[in-house]
Amino acid sequence: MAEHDPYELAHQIDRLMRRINAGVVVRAPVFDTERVGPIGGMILLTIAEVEPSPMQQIADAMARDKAQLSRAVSMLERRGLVMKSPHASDQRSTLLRLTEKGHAFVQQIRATLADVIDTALEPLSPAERAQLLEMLSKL
Amino acid sequence: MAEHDPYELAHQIDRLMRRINAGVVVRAPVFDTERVGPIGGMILLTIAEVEPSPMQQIADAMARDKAQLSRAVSMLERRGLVMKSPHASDQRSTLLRLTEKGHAFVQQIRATLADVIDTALEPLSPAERAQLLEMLSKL
DNA sequence: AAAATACGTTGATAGAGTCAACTAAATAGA
DNA sequence: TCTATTTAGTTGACTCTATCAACGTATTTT
Repeated sequence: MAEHDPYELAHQIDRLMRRINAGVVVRAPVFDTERVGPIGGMILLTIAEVEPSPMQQIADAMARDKAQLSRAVSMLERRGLVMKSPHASDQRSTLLRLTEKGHAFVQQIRATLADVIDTALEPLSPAERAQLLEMLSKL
Repeated sequence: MAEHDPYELAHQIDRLMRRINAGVVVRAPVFDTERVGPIGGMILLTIAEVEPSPMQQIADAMARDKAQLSRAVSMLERRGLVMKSPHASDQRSTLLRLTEKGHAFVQQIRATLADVIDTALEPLSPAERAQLLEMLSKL
């Protein structure tokens, strides 16, 4: 197979993502004690990386619509995982940050995700995994 | 950044997939003349690779629910892109294959997808792209 | 022959994603 | 400065994607 069709790459990435997602969903009853769902989890992870930051920035970082984010954040706020605070110099903007409970929950998500991804990447050597991550980071 | 957190990988893959998808959606008015949508396109690509084969096999290959596939295939059939034929030795099963029109349409999809992915992978050298595909194929 | 399993269809429903309209605030331009 | 434009976030309405359960039919197992 000296074949390097680009759509083959799309297909493989799609499959990988779906398997990771499926792995997370399977484990959800155990770790998703707050019932935030896959999207809620991704949002919490993203906030954890860049907090405190405005909603628009989170939406951009996740390549998702601000409307979707707005609703998801309301849900996370109701569950006591996320806090909103006013932006010092821009009153249109709202800064998002995790609560203590939110931070604790993010640790659960990370542990689960690490487990799922390690399983999915089993066929790759540690060196290859590092390389894969590096390449993806370039994109 | 000597950091290799697995969830970072999930995040990067997610972003890449979403950008590819967005690129395809942007170009849809030009090339998706049959209005099959992103899923319809992926299904056609998959059928093209393995035709003729039963629906369950396509569903497995795409890691998608057979119910979803059943409905999507009906839509593709109505548009004259996919044909169903009986399986010789198993009467529960239905073999899927592309029509002539389906094959022609798949060429359009491939061209568009190749274009989008080439753009998305621009930061990588050809060698790196080949390597990326190879690693993903292992998974 | 009966029980268990597998293929595909359909119904029902939940979740994700998108678009347009709107309020309020900030910024750019005349 | 005053107006016009742009931006942040919220909400409503809608479509598409995804999942589960139930069903009819066919196949395989025991």
